[in-house]
Amino acid sequence: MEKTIIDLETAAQTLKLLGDKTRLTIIGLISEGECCVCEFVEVLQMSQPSVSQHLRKLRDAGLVKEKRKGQWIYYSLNKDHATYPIVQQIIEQIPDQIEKLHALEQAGLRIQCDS
Amino acid sequence: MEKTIIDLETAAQTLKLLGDKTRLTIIGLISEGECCVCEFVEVLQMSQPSVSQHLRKLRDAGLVKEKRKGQWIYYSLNKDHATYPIVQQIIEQIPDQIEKLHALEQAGLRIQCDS
DNA sequence: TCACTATATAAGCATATGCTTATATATGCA
DNA sequence: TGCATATATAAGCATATGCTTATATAGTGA
Repeated sequence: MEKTIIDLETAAQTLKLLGDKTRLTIIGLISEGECCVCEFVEVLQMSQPSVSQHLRKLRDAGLVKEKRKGQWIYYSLNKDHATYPIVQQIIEQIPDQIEKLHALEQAGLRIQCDS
Repeated sequence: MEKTIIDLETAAQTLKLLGDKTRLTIIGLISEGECCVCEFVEVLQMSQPSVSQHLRKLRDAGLVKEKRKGQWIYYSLNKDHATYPIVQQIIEQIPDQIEKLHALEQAGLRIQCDS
């Protein structure tokens, strides 16, 4: 029950970022844990540069954070960010995206990056 | 405590619409009741066509509904729409926009359209 | 050091967006 | 009917957005 009030301009910018199917899916995918870029590429069925560009927007806005693990870079939600309450509420109202990762896993396609 | 799950594509489209400062303010303004177009024009300090175009997008998406009263057209939240739970959560997390209407009223500027 | 993998960035381009100005439509009233 | 007001729509234009292809950067392991 978050009652944080977020500056209208900041809120609009956040919603704009989430108002894109690709980015909203990304947020859904990391809602319960980090993912590396190659996983996004697989799940989203998009080119790697395109995915990277979306991730950059999310990172620049502070919505996600990255962590390098060797050759892979993992992205996760930035729960410390001012707009996290908004993000959290939205996640609760969209379908579970994590299933898509499971599906990938079962198809044996997940984790070229053996996390 | 809305637990409605909204289709990802629909959610993204809704968030995109709300991801604009003007439209988010409009939604905030009508969060507790209807407003007519001339009020939006005053509060937002924007041209009438520009306001109309934003209202049209919100209406086309079903987020708001309109009601004509004589020469004026009043807009209000469409609480029956599937995405209303999302809208509602967002309204709770942005600053009160209604004050802006009060300010206008006190400045004697409100209601050329004597509602 | 060299090749290979993972990721980021840059440049180019087509489409989307949001404003402006001009005009159309609808209502109210003399 | 005719004019004023409120609102919508259309056309034009500048900027933003999201993709593509090409290339740069960084880590890994031989």
